Amino acid sequence: MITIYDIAKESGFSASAVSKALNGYHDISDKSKNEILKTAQRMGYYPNSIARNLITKRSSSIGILLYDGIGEKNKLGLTHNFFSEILNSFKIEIENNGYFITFISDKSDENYFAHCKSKRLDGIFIVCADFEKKEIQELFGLDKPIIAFDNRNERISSISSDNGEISAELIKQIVGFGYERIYYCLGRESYVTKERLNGVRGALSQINFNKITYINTTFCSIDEGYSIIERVAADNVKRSCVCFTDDYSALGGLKAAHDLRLNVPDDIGIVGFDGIKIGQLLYPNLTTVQQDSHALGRQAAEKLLKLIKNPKEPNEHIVVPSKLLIKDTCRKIIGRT
Amino acid sequence: MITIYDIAKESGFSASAVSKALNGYHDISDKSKNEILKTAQRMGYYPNSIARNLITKRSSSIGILLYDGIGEKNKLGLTHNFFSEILNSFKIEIENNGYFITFISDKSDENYFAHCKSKRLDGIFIVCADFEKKEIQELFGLDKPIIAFDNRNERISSISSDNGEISAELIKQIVGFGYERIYYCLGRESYVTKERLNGVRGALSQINFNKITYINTTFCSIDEGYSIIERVAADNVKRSCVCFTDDYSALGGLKAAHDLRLNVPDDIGIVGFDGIKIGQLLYPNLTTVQQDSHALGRQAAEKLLKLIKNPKEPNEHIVVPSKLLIKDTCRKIIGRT
DNA sequence: CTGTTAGCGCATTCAC
DNA sequence: GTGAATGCGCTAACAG
Repeated sequence: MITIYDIAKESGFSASAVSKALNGYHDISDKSKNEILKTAQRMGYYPNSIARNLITKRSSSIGILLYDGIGEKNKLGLTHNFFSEILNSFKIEIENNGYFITFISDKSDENYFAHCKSKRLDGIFIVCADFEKKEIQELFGLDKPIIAFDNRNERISSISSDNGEISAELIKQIVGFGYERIYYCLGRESYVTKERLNGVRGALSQINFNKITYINTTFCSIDEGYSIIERVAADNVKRSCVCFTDDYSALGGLKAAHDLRLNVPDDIGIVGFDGIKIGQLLYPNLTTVQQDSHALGRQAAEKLLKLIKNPKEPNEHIVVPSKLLIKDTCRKIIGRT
Repeated sequence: MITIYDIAKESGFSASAVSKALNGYHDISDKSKNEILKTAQRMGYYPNSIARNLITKRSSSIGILLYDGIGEKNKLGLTHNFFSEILNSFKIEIENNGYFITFISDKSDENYFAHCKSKRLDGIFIVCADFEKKEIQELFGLDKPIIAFDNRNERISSISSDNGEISAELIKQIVGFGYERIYYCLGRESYVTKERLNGVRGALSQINFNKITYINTTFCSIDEGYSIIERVAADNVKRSCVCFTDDYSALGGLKAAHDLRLNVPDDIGIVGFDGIKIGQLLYPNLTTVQQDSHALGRQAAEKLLKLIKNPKEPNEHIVVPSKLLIKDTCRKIIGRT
């Protein structure tokens, strides 16, 4: 392994001169600089970023926290297309700014906190996690910039879609379509769940509609969506609309509706959340809330980079607009009484 | 930041004793060890993995090379569910073994090679890349273990599905179903494309069938699949089957078939490749080749870990069995002449 | 079993 | 402009 000392010896300069040349410092003559760079090139030198990190106390690495989910069935972590898309945009933006992406794990060190400390990560993006857990909240005590998706906390920055507003808009639409009962799925206790619920309640009281049944769900799984529709179908209701917490469970529900030969969308409406591309690919197209995964990832990266570069940058909650995608699985009910 | 020297001073031991205690070495008494660990805990010590990496010359980090794709439209990188699923399994296995996942970027250092050198990565998993590119082949010259998905090269280890065998099996099935012409999409020039083509040709000559048209494609995109079906439909053929390079383009093709009111699967059969879960979620279910993404990721991790831990471990090409998923978009043609 | 010593490769004072 | 010296935090020899 070639070091700056090897280059120094070979080129006749000192190690510090080499270091200066390599890092583009100004207090070195162009002539010496070029000479040094040329020998570095010739000798096949690659800087040791570990040694550099040790002395600069920065790693140029951003930690990603992406919960893997319990077992194979739950669509969390990388296998959930929505989170993947956010992460993909985030990754591109981060890398274009000269930083690196690394996953935070709680397997090697005792926990996430220890891992972040140990690796001297420059910043953290929490894409998907159970924010109610002590292990996650503990992270907020790190002295490093953190931005979290779908959470809100004074101690860190955060980003999410306009869950409340869009949920209110959705409810009004559904009722306007002629549905007479709404089954509304609530995810785990969380910031997002609360926001959506607030939006829903606001809309309900505004339009004076109260035929709503709340269903508590756990994870975003196809299977869970399937069984929810089975349960709803057992009520033998007509003109009902089921709002799922995400597109995967909605697609699971759609599959159940198909298997049970339910009439979608007239007897039963199905609405997703997230707007993953695949929902628009096959028929019927999924009616859903389209979150702007690209903007979410990119803006999360931009904010985190600001926080890293400027210690005075304040924490902030960023809201990204989403939009309703009214397609085939929930739309104006036609005909039939 | 607490260091081992702080702990040493506080506990009255030497720094090396602290280091030994912290790393679970044997040449230290249990009594001293416990005492040291207790004060470390009390002082809120977190090891500096950077300093450790500097001296051990290992990073415990595995680099992931996952090509982002060109622009938003192409389903590559993290947004492609199939690659995400492989990476997810890989990640779980790697982390359970005390290693970390980090993405390789060609943005900060001049190129991938420089990045790997600079970061002192312990191993590399190439999930998705253009292996024809010099920049990728250059990586094979690293003195670090590498495993690549869907490529084969003497200098590294690799893993892929049984592309040739399954493609042969697929062709025989399609002809057996009664299709009279096959449109077979070929991806970019690559190991996989060659393997599949070999399998196809073998099958064709075996069953003495030659009504096949090859279509050259570029990337796995929904749009490309769509336009392929448009082109095929222009031929106004019946009883034709189109084999796509992956499920995304197949789903795009299926959408086109729907829009053009083509009769799937009787007039036109559509076959994907990969077996992403979403293909089985909506109707019609996609007929496809199901690659075992879980096994691919896990076995890639296992092999890479072996290569890292044992320098004598030989490079190897691992083949993971896949299977045909005969569903709705291509199956036995019934009725009609 | 324990402590002393010497670096890992680099960036950064501070003299010159 | 340049080079010698110092130390980031840690592990690994070695000597006791």
